Amino acid sequence: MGLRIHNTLTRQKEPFEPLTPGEVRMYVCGITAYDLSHLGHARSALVFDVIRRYLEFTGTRVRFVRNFTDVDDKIIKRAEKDGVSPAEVSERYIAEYQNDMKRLGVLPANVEPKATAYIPQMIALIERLLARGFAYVVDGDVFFEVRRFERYGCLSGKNLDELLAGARVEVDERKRDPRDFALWKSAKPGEPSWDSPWGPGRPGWHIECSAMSMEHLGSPFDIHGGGEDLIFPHHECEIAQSEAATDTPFVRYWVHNGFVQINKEKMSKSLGNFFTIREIFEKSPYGVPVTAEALRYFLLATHYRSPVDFSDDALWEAKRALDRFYGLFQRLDESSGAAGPPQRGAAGPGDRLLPPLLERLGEGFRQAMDDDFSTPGAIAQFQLLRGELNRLIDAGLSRRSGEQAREQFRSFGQVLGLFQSSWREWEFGIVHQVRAAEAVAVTVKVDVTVTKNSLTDEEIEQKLAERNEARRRKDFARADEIRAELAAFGITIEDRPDGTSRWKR
RNA sequence: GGCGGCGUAGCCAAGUGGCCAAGGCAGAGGUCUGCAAAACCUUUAUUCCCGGGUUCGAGUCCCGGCGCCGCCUCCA
Repeated sequence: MGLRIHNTLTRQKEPFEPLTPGEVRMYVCGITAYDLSHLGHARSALVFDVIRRYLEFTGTRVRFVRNFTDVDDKIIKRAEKDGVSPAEVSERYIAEYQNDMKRLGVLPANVEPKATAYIPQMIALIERLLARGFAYVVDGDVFFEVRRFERYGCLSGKNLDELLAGARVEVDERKRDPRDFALWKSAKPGEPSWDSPWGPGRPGWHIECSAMSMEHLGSPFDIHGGGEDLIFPHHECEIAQSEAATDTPFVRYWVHNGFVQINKEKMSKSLGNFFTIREIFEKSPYGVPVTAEALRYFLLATHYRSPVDFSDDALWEAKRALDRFYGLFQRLDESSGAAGPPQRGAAGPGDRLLPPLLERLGEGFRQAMDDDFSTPGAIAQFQLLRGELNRLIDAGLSRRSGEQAREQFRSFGQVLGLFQSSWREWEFGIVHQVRAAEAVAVTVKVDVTVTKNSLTDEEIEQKLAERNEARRRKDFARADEIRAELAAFGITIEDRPDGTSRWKR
C-alpha cells in the first residue's frame, strides 16, 4: 500500500499519485514577516518539513517552495510604528524566522521566494484575468469577480449565497459584489508601490502565492499546504485566480495543518495567548538541541490535522520521553563495550532476535507515515522498539547488534528530525543556570534544585571516585553524603552492577 | 445564522466494521540494588459523550441530542 494523503478538496484520504512519478512539487504558505513567529508557525513549518523529508526518504525528488509575504498592511503598519521602512521590517522578521527554523531543525525550502520579487509575474497574471473577463478595474484597484468563477467555494465547502448571508466584511461600494477580492491595490501616499498598467500600487495578498507557485512549479502541481485558517479565503481565492487565468487545475492535493492551542483555544495574536518560538528557547532550562528535539517530539506526537494543546506539562512529557530513548542509546552503547567496561560485548541471545525487530520497525514506520503522515503512529513504533531493545539488552546483545539498532533509530528518526544527537550530547545539552523566578512566561519544570554554579566534569569524576572508594569500604554513609552533594548540583548518579557509576546532569 | 471538525482510561494520544480497543505519561505492586537510579515484569477503558438505527458484527457507517473548537475579517 502506498502513501495516502487527506485532501482538503475532497475531505478524504486519497492515494497519492504525483503528476510525474518519482517527483513531487509542493508549495507551502509561509509567513507574513511583520513580527516574531510563534509556536503555531513552528508547527506548520515542522509539519511540512516532515512531509517533505518523508517523501525524500521514500526516494521521491521534492521541489519544495515556501514563500515570504513581504508587502502587506500589517508590515506597513509595523514600519510606521517602528519608524523604519517596510522593507526593513520584512527583512528583519524574515531573518528572525530563518533563525528560528534553524534552531528547530526545519530544513530550508529549495526556493524561498519573496513576494516583492515577483511583481511582474503578478501583473501578468492580473492582466490575463482582466483579458478573460474575470476581473475589473476601479480607480487603480483591480478586483476579482467571484461570480464569474463558478467553482468558487469548492475548497472551503461554501456556496456564494451562504457567504453573502454571513458576510461580515465592510463593503467597499466600488466592488460589483461584496465578495470580490483585491488583486491589486492602488498606492496610498507613503506606501511602497510598483508601477502597473493601472497606476502605482501593490499586489493583493492572494495573487502572490498564485504567481510564485506557478512560476516555480508550473500548473498544476502536486501539493499545496498551509494552516487550516488559510483555507478560506486565501486558498479559495488562489484556486479561483489561478484556474480562471490558466484554465487548468491549479493543485492536486491540498494539505492543511491544525492549530496549536492553549487551553483548547487557538493560539493567536488577537487572543494574546501565544508563545514565540524564541521565547520558548530562551525560557527553556535546556540547550538548543534538547529544546528543539523536545519541541519537535511534542508537536509530532499529535497528528498534523488535529489540534495540539501546548502546556509546560506537555513539553515536559516530551522531554521525558526523549530521555528514555537516549537512555536506551546509552545502554546500547555500553552493551557494545564502546563506553565503560565491556559487560555484554560478546554475542548474546538477543542478537538472533534483533533483525526481525528492526524489520518490523521499518514496516511499522512506513505504514504509519503512509497513512496520511501519521507521526504519532511512527513514534509509537519507536516506543515499541525501545521496550523490545531494552529487553534484548538484558538478555545480552553484541556490540555489532547494538550499533545496528542505534543506526536504525538514526535513519528512521531522521525523517522526524529525532534521535540525531549522541546520548552524550543529549545529556550535556541540558544546561542548568540560575534563572530569575519572575517574569517567566514559559516555565519548564526541572526536577533538581538549581544552584549557582555547575561542577566541571573533572570535579564530578573525582567525587564519583571518592564515592566508589567509600562504597568498597562499605562506608555507605559517606557514599550517600557524596550522592547528596552532587544532587545539590543537579547531578544524578546511577550505579552499574560492576561497582562503577555513571552520572547525568 | 451558515459551513466544517472534534468528544477514546487520571492525563496525552492512535485506532482502514470483525483476533484480548496501539503507544506514552502519571499511579500501584514486584525483580534487581547496601540504599537508589535506570531497566525489566505485572497492573490501569466488559468499553469508546448520550439516545436511537443499519449490520451476523460499530469506537469505526446513518439519524437525533449534548458539549467543546475552528472558519465565515488579518491569521500557520
